[in-house]
Amino acid sequence: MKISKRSKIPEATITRLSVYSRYLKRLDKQMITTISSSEIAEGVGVSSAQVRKDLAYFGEFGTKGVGYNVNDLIRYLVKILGLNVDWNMLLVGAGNLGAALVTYHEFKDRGFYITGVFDNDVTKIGTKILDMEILSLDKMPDIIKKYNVRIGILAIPPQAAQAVADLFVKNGLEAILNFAPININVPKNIEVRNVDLSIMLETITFSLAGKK
Amino acid sequence: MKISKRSKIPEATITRLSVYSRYLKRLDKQMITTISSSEIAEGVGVSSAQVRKDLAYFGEFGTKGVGYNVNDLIRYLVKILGLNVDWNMLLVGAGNLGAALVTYHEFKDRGFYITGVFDNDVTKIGTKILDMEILSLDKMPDIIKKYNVRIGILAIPPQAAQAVADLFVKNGLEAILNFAPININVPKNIEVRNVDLSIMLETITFSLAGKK
DNA sequence: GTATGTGAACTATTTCACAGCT
DNA sequence: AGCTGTGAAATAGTTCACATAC
Repeated sequence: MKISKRSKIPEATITRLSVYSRYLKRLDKQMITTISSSEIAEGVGVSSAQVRKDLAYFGEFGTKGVGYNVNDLIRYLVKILGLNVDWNMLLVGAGNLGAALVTYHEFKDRGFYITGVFDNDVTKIGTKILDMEILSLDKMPDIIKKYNVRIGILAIPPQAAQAVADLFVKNGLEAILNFAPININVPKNIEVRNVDLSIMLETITFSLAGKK
Repeated sequence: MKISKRSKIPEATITRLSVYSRYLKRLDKQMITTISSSEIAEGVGVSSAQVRKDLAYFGEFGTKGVGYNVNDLIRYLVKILGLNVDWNMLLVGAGNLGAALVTYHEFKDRGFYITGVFDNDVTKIGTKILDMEILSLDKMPDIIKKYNVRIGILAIPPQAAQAVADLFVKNGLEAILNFAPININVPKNIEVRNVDLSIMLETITFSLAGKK
């Protein structure tokens, strides 16, 4: 089975593929070998047509009248998402959030590794989070080279975010996971994903304020 | 100026209103009093038509030929998002992520307060994160009543997530911010927002895998 | 002159429904 | 008989472009 060339895939489709893959891994552990689109749909909370459409962007992974082989489908999804290889990341910001990210088990389960932790606070440099020594920013090029890092994580206050983002770009990183609640400007070939917890809460309060 | 009744507002619009409001607060601190939709657009990285459309769902907040009054617009947005009142939340899961959330300053800045921290690990109960004592789950009804809590945060492993979500619902919470990487099933009148960091990374690796 | 507010046009995404394969 | 894969239809969301107000 070939994995087709990507034409124009909705971002939401990629998000769901990631959800499917994790759900399928759970099924795989329970020794379930075959599954239909409607069972996946049921398990992750989307429609079965959506599941089939999402998968069909990349190939014909199922068997008509039967469904999908769980193991095979996991392998296709892992390949599509680029998870057949490990990804080394570096983290700037050794505060509470940074510490939570370093110890976040789900990352390792999915093949994501934080291979460098940086901070510009001199009282932190040289101390450790788990076994990771906190480094000064000028060590960044060494770490990027040594571990072939392509992804940077920003877990710092908003005032400092743009400067560190610039540093990421200058050092050749290709993607940024940004936890700072500010819009960072980078060249358009750099992938940026913003994680903003206050925004998520505010979509909740908007809905709740509309109720009672 | 009246804030109009909500008809059918895209979720993405609410997300952007939240972004606008934070950007405007920054301008307000710099003593900027008037701003155009294109300046907002520039600052947050969307189109100016998008800004105007988003605002127009709720009322006519601007002046033709002039723009928007920063202060007034902040007040409208705060009201729309339900941030004119404080929101008390409770947190289940006193691990690293939980600790990061308790100490997350941005929450307080926006009027969100964690007024109870729970865990089912008996070695944690009675210890503290900052000044918050970690409580056993059976104290939940007391805290909800005492602080009029409507929002619960799940920062626990996926295996335990559904059971605690059920407990939230049983105790009358109306919204859940879920950090567990699993689909939780709740009645449809309960608002759920999922924060899944691995998924965000996987949309990045999908894009990067497509490159070199 | 300038910038909003908004229908209309356009683009994107989801759902429908069924032909085709097992 | 059952379930996929997919065009077509429906729905949702964004951008255009301009009349209107200051």
